[in-house]
Amino acid sequence: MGGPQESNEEDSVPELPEVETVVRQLAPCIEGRTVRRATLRARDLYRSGSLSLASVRASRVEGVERAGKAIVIRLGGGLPGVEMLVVHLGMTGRVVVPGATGGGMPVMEPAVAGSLPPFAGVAYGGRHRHGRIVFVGGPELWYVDPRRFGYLFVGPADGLRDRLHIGPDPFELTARAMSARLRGRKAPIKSLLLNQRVISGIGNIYADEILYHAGMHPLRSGASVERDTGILLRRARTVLRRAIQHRGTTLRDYRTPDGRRGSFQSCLLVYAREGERCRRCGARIRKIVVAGRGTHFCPGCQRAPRRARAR
DNA sequence: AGCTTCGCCTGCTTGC
DNA sequence: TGCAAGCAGGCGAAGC
Repeated sequence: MGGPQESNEEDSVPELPEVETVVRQLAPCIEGRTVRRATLRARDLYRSGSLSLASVRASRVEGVERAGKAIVIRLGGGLPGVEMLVVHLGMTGRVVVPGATGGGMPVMEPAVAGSLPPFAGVAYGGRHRHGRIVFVGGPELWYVDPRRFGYLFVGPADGLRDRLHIGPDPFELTARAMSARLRGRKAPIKSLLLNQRVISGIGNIYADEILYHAGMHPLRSGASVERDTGILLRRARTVLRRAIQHRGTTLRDYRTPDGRRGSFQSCLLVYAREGERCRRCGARIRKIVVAGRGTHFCPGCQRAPRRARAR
């Protein structure tokens, strides 16, 4: 095999850094605003147990936060039980604030929204614009999701994270707490990093990057890295923090709400680099399948567990 | 209970 | 050129 492979780049999916970027841009746009009306076209985009999106009418946005990979919009002053609107972007979901002004952030005129590079091959609006929230005297918020892997949830704040299966993220965990979560687990560490109930916010791209920086082979069992949780957690935070500073990763189509590209792709050391040389040791980056997900690692820097060493 | 596999859904890429 | 199959991926459900 000569030279780097032209791999079929996936679009980057919204993980913790991308969602954090969205939250930071969205907050100044809608905080303090009151919802005039809200509609969701596709019923199947509701997470089970959700109230109708229309029920957020007359609620005021009290804050915009992130829980794992989910956007959490805290609401008040509306109907009883309407305390949270949660937007999970799945893999191709986006929030768009067309024509927003003030607050500084997502300034995207409708014309701009229409002319942005298509997302997963699809322009904004049209049949993929499933949700729409109109604020009193303020902007609109669109929910666009071509592949419909995302979800919305409207309901009470109580027990929200349990209900949505969102565990603590790497910034919320202590090394001790994370050790406890890995204890006795036989699943590969890669699978556990992707398991949002175990640790939230990490998806396929950052899982591979974090394991590379931690020098851990993706097939090592959770139990076997339990002692090295300190390193794993520190590396996770470093990678995620840097990615947030870069406004996330844009491999192809991902854009922040104000239409900019992320730039962390230039920092990726294993993901989407199959067949290329490791920048640290020169070995060729390999790609295997773990837990059904494409998994990239450096065979030089991430030594295989004994059981998997044969390959 | 823990772990793996499947299927959802759509658009792009690959292969015939 | 056109069409079908394959693939990607978060995550819940089903299966082991």
